[in-house]
Amino acid sequence: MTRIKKNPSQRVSIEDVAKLAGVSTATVSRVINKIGSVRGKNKAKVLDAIKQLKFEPSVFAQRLATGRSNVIALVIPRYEGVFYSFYALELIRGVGTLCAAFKLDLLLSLTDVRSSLNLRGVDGVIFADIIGNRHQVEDIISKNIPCVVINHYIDDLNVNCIAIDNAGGAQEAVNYLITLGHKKIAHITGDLVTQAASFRLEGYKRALRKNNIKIDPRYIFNTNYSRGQARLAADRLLRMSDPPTAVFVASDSMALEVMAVAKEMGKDVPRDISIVGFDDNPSGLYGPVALSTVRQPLIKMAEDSVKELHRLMTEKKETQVKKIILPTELVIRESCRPLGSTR
Amino acid sequence: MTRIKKNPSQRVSIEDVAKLAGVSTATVSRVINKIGSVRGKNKAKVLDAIKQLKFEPSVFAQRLATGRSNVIALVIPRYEGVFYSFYALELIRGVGTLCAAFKLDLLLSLTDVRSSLNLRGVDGVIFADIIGNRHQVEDIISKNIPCVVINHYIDDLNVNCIAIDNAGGAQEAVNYLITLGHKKIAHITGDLVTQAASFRLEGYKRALRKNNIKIDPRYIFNTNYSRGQARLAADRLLRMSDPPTAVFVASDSMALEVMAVAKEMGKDVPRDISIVGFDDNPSGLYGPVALSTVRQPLIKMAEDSVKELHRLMTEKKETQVKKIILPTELVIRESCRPLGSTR
DNA sequence: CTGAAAGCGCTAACAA
DNA sequence: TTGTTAGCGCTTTCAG
Repeated sequence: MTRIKKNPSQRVSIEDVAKLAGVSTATVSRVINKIGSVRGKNKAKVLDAIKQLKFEPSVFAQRLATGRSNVIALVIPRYEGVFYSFYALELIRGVGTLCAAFKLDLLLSLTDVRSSLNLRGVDGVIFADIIGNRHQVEDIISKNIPCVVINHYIDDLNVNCIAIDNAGGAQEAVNYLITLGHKKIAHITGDLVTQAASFRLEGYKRALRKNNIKIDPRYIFNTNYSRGQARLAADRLLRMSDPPTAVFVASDSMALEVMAVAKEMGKDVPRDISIVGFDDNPSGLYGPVALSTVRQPLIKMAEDSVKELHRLMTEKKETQVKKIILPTELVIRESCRPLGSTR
Repeated sequence: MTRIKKNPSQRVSIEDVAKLAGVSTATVSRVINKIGSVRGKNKAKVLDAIKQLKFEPSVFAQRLATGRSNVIALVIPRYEGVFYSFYALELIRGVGTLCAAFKLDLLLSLTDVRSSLNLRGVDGVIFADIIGNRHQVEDIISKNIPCVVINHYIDDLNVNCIAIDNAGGAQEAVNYLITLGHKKIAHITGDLVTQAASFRLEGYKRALRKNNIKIDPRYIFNTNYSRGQARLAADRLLRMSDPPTAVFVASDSMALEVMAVAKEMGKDVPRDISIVGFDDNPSGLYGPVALSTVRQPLIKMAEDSVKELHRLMTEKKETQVKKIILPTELVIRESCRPLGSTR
């Protein structure tokens, strides 16, 4: 049974190149991959043939033959508001930039938490956040595919992770408020299903505790990071009979919403209430008053994750798993005032 | 020469499954791909074997054998400020969501304009914006790879495109300003290398022309979409001896910067100057005064592009190329006032 | 330094 | 309905 070429797309193959250059496919392969040594003359002929034929090696054939793909996946769990979160784009930006630098292809997976994601054929994966999709990570680990988890500190899994010091950052923010003389400090949380949000809550509590301020549950408002829920929380908070004098909000975009609500109710920031956000979202600069916030090194985290993954993918030797926590930085602007002063 | 399996990763292959199930690889392939007919009994045995062996077909082998990959690429040219542009994430969101729905893998390519992008092995591509990378589009077209261009209207290339009515939107915005009685209307452009920016400028001019208002070049400020340049422009604009009473800004984030500068200079918006932006970026809601703007259907554009691409990839018959322009919508909020009134 | 040829794992045409 | 087997296009070992 003889078969005609299946592929009618006139794809030029390595064989065509070899023929035109008058060498074997092996030699062509060598010059393509810059492996082994090829006589200058032959090399030139091959290069020439490649150019003439506009040859481009088939990635599939390469991948099938080598078992390597040079593709990494960035898995971002989809949850309400992740797309309004500033955070996602920063991550994509950081990861995307370094992928280009390392000549890695980037597969973007905006997964549903429960979906069993399709990561077949990927050489490595970066998990951004683990919310309910821990099984995906375990799956990848069990398959021995290099991976690194970012924005989530995992202790009980043998995996590299790079996280942000959310608890520390939150604590510093609240400490700052306390230093200004505030005692009645509220907290609007993010979605506590994310580690970032729950650690920020933890940092908030820790700061209070260390300063012997009682934690008042009425001052803690849970949200899902959305502006809508922030608005609700702000509304309730500002109408309390014994309202807080300051509030630490788990994201800048929510903090801006709080500011907006305050304004609508005729309250002044920071005179009537001091606000600290989290993210260092540029939008924070353009409100009626510049937002004080906690800056987190998102880009660095993203970039480091690619570097680390790349190392994992190229270095053969098993290295100790690294758990890294990146520090945050308090950015003081205009949204807080010392209690008792008139600013 | 006998060779041991190269792949030490104990990959289980279709052959292993066939053996365990007591059928041929062809039959296994049939049940995997739900193609042809397989006796119920055999099907069950195969499914069982697959489960037992935890078999996952190699995408590379599949792709090599079929010539299809089910991967599409989203190409976003990298230019200053694209990442602060609100626009990029919206696109990624829209495209990402629909890719999941269509079970397509999404390759994200944040390309340098001059780089010859690596799109080998991709079944289709969506180009977001064409700025200097027109050759990439031509390249893909010449290879007969389905593609659609979004956010850029191309007339002279036989390619589907979905764009936004930037000129129309701009014109409507400026018309609105004129309706309010403004005559001295400035424009802060985006990066004119992008079609969006240049068409917005065009719309601005057209509105003026149609209303017999002279176009004053001193009132047109070119920027690259960045906040920094917006600031510079705003500063010059507001200090003019004969300052405009209104300004149409090519993006909301720049409009917010203009607002900020005005405020710093002790000017009030909209009392001293009216501002209209473009994008309907949520941030526009949280300034000292809510920003009037032009809403563009980014998500729809992104989603439609995937639908269209998918159609191109699946339907065999050549269809007429479609050129679509999506309408914008003027969103009136609080940043403009009728001239002569006191708001 | 070079070439022959055996895979890589799967699909699909063809025969049965 | 099922099995056989020739590719898909490349890499890589081994012999020369």
